[in-house]
Amino acid sequence: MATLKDVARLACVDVSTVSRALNNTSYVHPDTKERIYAAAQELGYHPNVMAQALRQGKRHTIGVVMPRLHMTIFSQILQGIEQEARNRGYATLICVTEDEAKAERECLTRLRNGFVDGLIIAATGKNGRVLRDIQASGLPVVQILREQERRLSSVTLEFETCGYDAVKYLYDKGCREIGLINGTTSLAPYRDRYRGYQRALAQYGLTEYSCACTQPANSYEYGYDCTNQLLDYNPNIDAIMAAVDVQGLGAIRSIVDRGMSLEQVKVISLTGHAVGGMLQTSMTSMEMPAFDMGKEAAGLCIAEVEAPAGQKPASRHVTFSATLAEREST
Amino acid sequence: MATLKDVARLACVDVSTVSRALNNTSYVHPDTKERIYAAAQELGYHPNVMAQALRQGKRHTIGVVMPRLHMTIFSQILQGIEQEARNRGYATLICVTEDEAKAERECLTRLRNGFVDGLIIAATGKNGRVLRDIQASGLPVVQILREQERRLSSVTLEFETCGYDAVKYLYDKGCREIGLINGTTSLAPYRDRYRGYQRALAQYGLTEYSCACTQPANSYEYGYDCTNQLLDYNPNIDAIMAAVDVQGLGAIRSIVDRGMSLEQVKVISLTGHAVGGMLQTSMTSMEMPAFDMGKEAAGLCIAEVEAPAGQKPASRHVTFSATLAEREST
DNA sequence: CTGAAAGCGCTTACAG
DNA sequence: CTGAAAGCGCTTACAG
Repeated sequence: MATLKDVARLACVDVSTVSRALNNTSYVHPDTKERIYAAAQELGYHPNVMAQALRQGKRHTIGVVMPRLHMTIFSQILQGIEQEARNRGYATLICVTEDEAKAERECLTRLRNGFVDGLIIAATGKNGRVLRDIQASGLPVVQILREQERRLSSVTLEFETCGYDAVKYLYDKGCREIGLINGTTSLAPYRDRYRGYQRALAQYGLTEYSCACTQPANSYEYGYDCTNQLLDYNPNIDAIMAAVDVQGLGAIRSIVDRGMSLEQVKVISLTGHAVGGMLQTSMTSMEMPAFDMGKEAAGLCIAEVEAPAGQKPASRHVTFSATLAEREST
Repeated sequence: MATLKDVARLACVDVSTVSRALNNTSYVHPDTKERIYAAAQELGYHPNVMAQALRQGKRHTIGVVMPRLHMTIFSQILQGIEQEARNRGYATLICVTEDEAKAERECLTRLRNGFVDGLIIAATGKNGRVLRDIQASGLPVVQILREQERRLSSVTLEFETCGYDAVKYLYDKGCREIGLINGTTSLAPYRDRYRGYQRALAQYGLTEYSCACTQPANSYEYGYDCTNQLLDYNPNIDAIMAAVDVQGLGAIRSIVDRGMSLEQVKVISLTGHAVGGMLQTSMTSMEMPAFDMGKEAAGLCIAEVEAPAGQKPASRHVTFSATLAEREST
């Protein structure tokens, strides 16, 4: 790889002049400039980003930490982050934790060591202290989807409203025995959806039928098993709310396997991301603007990164709303 | 952030000694070592990776360039890459191109500028020259899934066999009018699947019914539209082969919308990745070991990165096989 | 066993 | 308008 020095030698000027010419950072005589451009061209010169980064104290890279990507909303969020970051001149580093505290801690330790300028995370909730430390050390942290630490910026969804609205919607459709498939309430989204569900039940005088666990709940199998459990417990259940899409797929399958129809038991997903509309019987869902949320998170993160050293902005919290996409399963 | 110098000052030794102690790179007196560790601990010292990278000429980062992530096999491959890379001490940088040549070129230009030690790419096929340039400049490039350049290493699937085997399987099931939904044959996977399909048709004396295009074909809508087209053209089609899962979802939906059943028109996906098993009527597919392919690609890439300067290994080509997962749609 | 020095490739005041 | 010099934070021969 050609370096600045090589270009300088070929163009018969000092490296500093080359740097200025190439970066347009101060006036350089047109003739000199031309010679420099030609030399750079000839040598196929590309500046070494590491050296720039070291010198300028900025890496122009943000780190993203997520539990998983495949078949989840996170892959879409990541695409949003990546696009926005790239448009603004930043690269995106990705780490996958499988929601394990240990893996997450490892990722965080590595990322804070000068790898990135800022961090976007959908955390396990088990490394809160590390996250606060990182933020305190000057590396901005933005929480996506899961707002576990109020002191850190976040981009989230109105999960409580989501849960509430889904019940209301189903109630208006005539459902009176509404089951909820959820995940661990130690994570904000599950907790808030649950609260919204309960608030609506109270208001309509309905009984709670819910299924939660502390295990990884983000799966088809979990949705399938929970639905079986709910229907075993109360065969009159006439609607199932699934926290995420894959659980909804499991619920639909369970209903079909039991020889029932989706007319008898309606299904709605509380965080839709595209798959709902692609099914044999398409699934109603509260659709989440995942891509835009990713872009927003990247924007917030970069804004904090680029804020002048003295005046780091206070943490900001952006909340998006889900929109009901009514389909055939309800 | 504390630097080496800070630690050195606190421990009353030279920075070089601190470096040696912390990296265990030469003998340091136990007492000194202890003082250094204590100082590093107290200051919360973390080495600056950029400086290390600049000095050592290695970034310990690999770049990944993919067309998209959401609802595709690529998100799973990426997870495989990321896990293997992390286990081996590498970070993973991700770029999404949406299969646009221009976006891809931008990504490549940035990545080659010292951002990464090696590259894994599922290319558009339109920047072959740039890729060869990059490889020639000393940055290893590994192609994943799409082997567009024979001179670059690759990790792929036996797509030809996939296409052939699917026809054979359907033929044995009694199907005689087999349609194929494919994508642009300028990409190796589509081309090879098509060849396998044709080879089998020739062998069994069947007629070709195929749908291909140069537009982005990787979608539900495309699968839906193609199926309609195929069935309009020949209502006796009794099986549809879809290149990818989302096309298969579209095919199923089209069949259902036409008031037909999956008994009449069987559906198989040629690159399954989990979703097939989660459906109301589960979809048969040739399942691809995506996660392992990702790990393999990361392994190949890192091996090339770490090969001694003089003896860069020749390009390697690893081919995986798909396994038939028989489900209800056939 | 440890220090002093050079250097990775760049940028940026400071002179002139 | 351009050069010489310092320095980002580290590692690594070279002495001693």
